[in-house]
Amino acid sequence: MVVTIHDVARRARVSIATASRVLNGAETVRPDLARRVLAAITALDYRPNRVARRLRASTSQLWALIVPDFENVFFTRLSRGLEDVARLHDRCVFLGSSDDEFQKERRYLELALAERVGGLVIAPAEDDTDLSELIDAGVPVVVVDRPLVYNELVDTVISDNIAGGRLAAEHLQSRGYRKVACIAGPPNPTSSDRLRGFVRYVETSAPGMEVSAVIHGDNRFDGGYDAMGRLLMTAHQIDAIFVTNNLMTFGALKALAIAGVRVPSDLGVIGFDVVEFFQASGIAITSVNQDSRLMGRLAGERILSQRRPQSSRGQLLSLTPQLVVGESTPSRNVETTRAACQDGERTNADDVA
Amino acid sequence: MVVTIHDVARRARVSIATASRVLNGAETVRPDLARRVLAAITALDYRPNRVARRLRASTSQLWALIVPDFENVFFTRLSRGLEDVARLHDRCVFLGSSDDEFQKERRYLELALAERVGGLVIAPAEDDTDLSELIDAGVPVVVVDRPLVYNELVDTVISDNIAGGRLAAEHLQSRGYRKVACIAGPPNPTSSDRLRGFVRYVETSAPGMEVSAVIHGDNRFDGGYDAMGRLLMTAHQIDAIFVTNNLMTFGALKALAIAGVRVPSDLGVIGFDVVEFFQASGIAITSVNQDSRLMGRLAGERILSQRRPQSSRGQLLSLTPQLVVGESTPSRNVETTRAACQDGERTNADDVA
DNA sequence: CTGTTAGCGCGTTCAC
DNA sequence: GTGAACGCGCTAACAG
Repeated sequence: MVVTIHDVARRARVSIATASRVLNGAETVRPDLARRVLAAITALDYRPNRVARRLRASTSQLWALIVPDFENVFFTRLSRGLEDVARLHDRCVFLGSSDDEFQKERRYLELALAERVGGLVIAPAEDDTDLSELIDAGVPVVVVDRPLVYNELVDTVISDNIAGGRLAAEHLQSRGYRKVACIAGPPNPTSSDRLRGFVRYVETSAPGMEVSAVIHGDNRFDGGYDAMGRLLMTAHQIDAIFVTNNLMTFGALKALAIAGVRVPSDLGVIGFDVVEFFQASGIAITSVNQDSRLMGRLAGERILSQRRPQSSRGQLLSLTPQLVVGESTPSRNVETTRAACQDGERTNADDVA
Repeated sequence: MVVTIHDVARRARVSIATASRVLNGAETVRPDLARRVLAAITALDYRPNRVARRLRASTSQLWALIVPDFENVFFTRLSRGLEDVARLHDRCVFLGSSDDEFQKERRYLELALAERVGGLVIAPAEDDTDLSELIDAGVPVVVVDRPLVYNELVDTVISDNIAGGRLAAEHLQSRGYRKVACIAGPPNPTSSDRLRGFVRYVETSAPGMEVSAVIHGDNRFDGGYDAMGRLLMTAHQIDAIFVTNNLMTFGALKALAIAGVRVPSDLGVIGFDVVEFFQASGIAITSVNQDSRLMGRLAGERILSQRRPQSSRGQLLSLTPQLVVGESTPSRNVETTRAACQDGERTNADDVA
């Protein structure tokens, strides 16, 4: 029924060993025999059975990718990046969504083990997720998005979230905003770093600027919506807001729209990971963005390089996020021309360095 | 190093055959032996090698999912649905993005074959994609989103896109819109059906209503943007527009915003698959939506049921899309209260049945 | 340079 | 009811 290396060998009138050698590109085969084998391969339309191959040579061509939620565009792009390098090297990637649930994550880790995967990329649900079994089994492991507490034996690819927060603060400063607030995520390293980078810059390097309020949300749409609502109750003086996550940014915008606060004339807004196709309705939102596809690619390349005998593990790759300027943070400086034709609620800008 | 069924058997002082029987739930094992085997399994923390198992019993626990673009939320949700049922049945799913390119799709199909997958779910790049190799190899195949021309040997799970188009037309009619336009996608079955359902309803069942213009785009943001631009040049009389795809809906909205056309006061808008987290900035867009997660689940269940000896293939599952009413299509009828406070460009509603 | 042979880990006939 | 032995398809030793 299905054609095996045996059939190829017989048709080429060689042994299966020779056929195997040709398949694996060994140089030590007589050219005419090699040609016969290749002819048989195309004639029979033979494709090697990767399952058998994997069983034999424990090095697997199947990778696993475990993330909290593939519906989040950050992770889908990351997966595309990983897929890019996997395809180039003839690997395939199987997917697991953990929904940030310990149980599901565990389940997929066991599956990965049972499948004898040749590599694992994971955005761990907890910062102490136990990866030791995979690591002990010699599987290359790369942690993305969120660093692990114990990370000597894995490679890590993350964003410099502190720099991301600072970038947002710098931008708001340069555009002349003074009283700013922040809607941050839950107290995990990723969110905390973004907040910390933001606040630290304002406090140390932005004279005359001030973080009037910080509110925490759940990184989801509703969390941003609620946080913005609370913010509107308390701090009326702010002229700009930094939201540390894409979905919360939209929640906040929704709340602002309902409250009748206009962006950017009444309030400047800067978000995080607000990718282009979110920018469709309404004005383009200024945002600090991660290149998640690149992160996926780098993760894949780390997997590949870990295979090499005792290459250095424990490597940390930290990418710097990029500022993408939209229409939600126009300049508030008096020098600029654009500021003139906005509505009347604007105040004059303070002196800027 | 890694524990095999051999180790289990030795520790339980039985043969590997007995150990295997226990693992596979055979009834014909003496209880005390079975208990010893189970004890050994937990003691050694044994996990069966799925690779070896797959090689032996050709029935595979690995599925493949091939879609054009995993970044499209429609497909990510579909994949979550498939994953839901895969996890429940201890399968895993590997992913391939074809980018609608014939070559990439072909490549992933070969990979699926070489991996001896136990099932394939595919949104084919072409309507005549050749799946015969997989089918001949006995792999259950389910086609989603876009039907195949030759579909006797596969199951198909799609949306009733004609009904989706009709739904949009009915809604616009019931809200009192009269002169409507449509931005449709490229001339593939999915897009054509949505357009056809829309136009047909207007022409046959909506007296006084008229499709003033139809423009085709590329299903991407820019396509919607350009199409809306052209539409604004030509047809000034329309009071609502139907866009047959989510990304184009946003492109159109962007063009409208730039042109100073306000939604919904100047123009009603209804889209397709505009999911909730797109609804964040600006007003909520009325939309005809598919339940893509459900489609993924159904696809997975078809895979499972195809395994059963000579179950009926060629089955077609057609889901009806749902209307989600937002704020972009308020009623234009004089009877309603809301119509009163809109700006002056409105005309009085015609008589409605 | 080539062919024969031994497993990789598991499920499954066969005898017992 | 149980165990020994074979083979799934392939690669990597080893002889020749």
